[in-house]
Amino acid sequence: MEKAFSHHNHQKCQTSAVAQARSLCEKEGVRFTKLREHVFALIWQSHKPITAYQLLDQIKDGDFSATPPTVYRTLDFLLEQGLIHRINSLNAFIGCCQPGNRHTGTFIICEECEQAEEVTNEDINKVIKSVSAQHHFEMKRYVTEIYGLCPQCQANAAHQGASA
Amino acid sequence: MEKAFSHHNHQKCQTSAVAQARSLCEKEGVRFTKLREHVFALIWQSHKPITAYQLLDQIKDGDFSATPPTVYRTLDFLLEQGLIHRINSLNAFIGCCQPGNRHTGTFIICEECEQAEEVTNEDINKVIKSVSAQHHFEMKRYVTEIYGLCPQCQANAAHQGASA
DNA sequence: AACTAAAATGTTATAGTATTACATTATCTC
DNA sequence: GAGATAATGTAATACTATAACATTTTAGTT
Repeated sequence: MEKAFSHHNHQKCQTSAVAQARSLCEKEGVRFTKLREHVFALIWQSHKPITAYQLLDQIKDGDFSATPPTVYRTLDFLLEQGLIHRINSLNAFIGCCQPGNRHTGTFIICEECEQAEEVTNEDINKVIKSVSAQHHFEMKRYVTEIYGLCPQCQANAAHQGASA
Repeated sequence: MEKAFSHHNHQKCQTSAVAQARSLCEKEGVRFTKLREHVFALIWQSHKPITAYQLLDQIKDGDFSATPPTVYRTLDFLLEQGLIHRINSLNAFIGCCQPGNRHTGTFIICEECEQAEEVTNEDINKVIKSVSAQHHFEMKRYVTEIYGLCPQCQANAAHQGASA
């Protein structure tokens, strides 16, 4: 699959994410049921984090029973398997770009188009570990959420400003 | 005021936080009303982030009308003035240790005692900025929440393990 | 195929977090 | 004190998440 802020064929991006998730679940010996696959595919319909209740509305359109526990249970499973992440500041969920490689997350989130991209950077890890050590704090996990404007929205804003 | 994970006289810590907030509000020309002061003091009653509804329950014990808008409006004011922070992963609020110096936050949060401490570190800023730049992302603000064990709780756990 | 244990899903109710909209009161400026 | 603005009061509702228990599906065994 591809990164949010790079042009790509999203149909293929989504399909490949689903295929990879299926394969990882097989490897782990856990079930990638119809419901789980459906929810996972819905999450991957775009690179915009989606809330549990938005998912719920979409599930209702399909063949599945749809109440909050349905979706929260499925989200819990996907989170446990490291297939998705939760963006705390948005109460929303997004597909993981490096599943199978359990990690703690850093996200860049565009305030304009609302898309989010997971970034991997060893320097962030190092700094967080170093800061924790300085405070004699035993770090277990962390999350970093970076807000701002993605390249496309910066360009749009500039164009907007120029033409206005 | 003092840091969460350092032994200190918390009564003094709270009092000085309130005094500093009052002085900053005067400087900004905004009103530090009875209600705002009361809520701010409640937030500073400990270094444990507190939720809006926990505050609400405590406000009810006092002289103020107490409904959700009361507390959320007050929290919004305190957030805008940079006097408190919101910990997204906890839906909870905590006093700011460097008010007046508008900044974006990094927190270390103990999973055991649930206290949180705001940390200031220029390296984190640098790395976040650098990562944003690498992705051609225009960073506006960020938040980092680090989970783990504070020094005291590490010591308690070790002692627990030894005696068990 | 039938049996069983475990996992997954269905269903109802409720808890916890936050906002909207409008009324009233307090404060500031003139 | 009148008028404008800011702050607070009040009622209703929207959004997010979990608990508890019933039923169905699946995988492994007989």
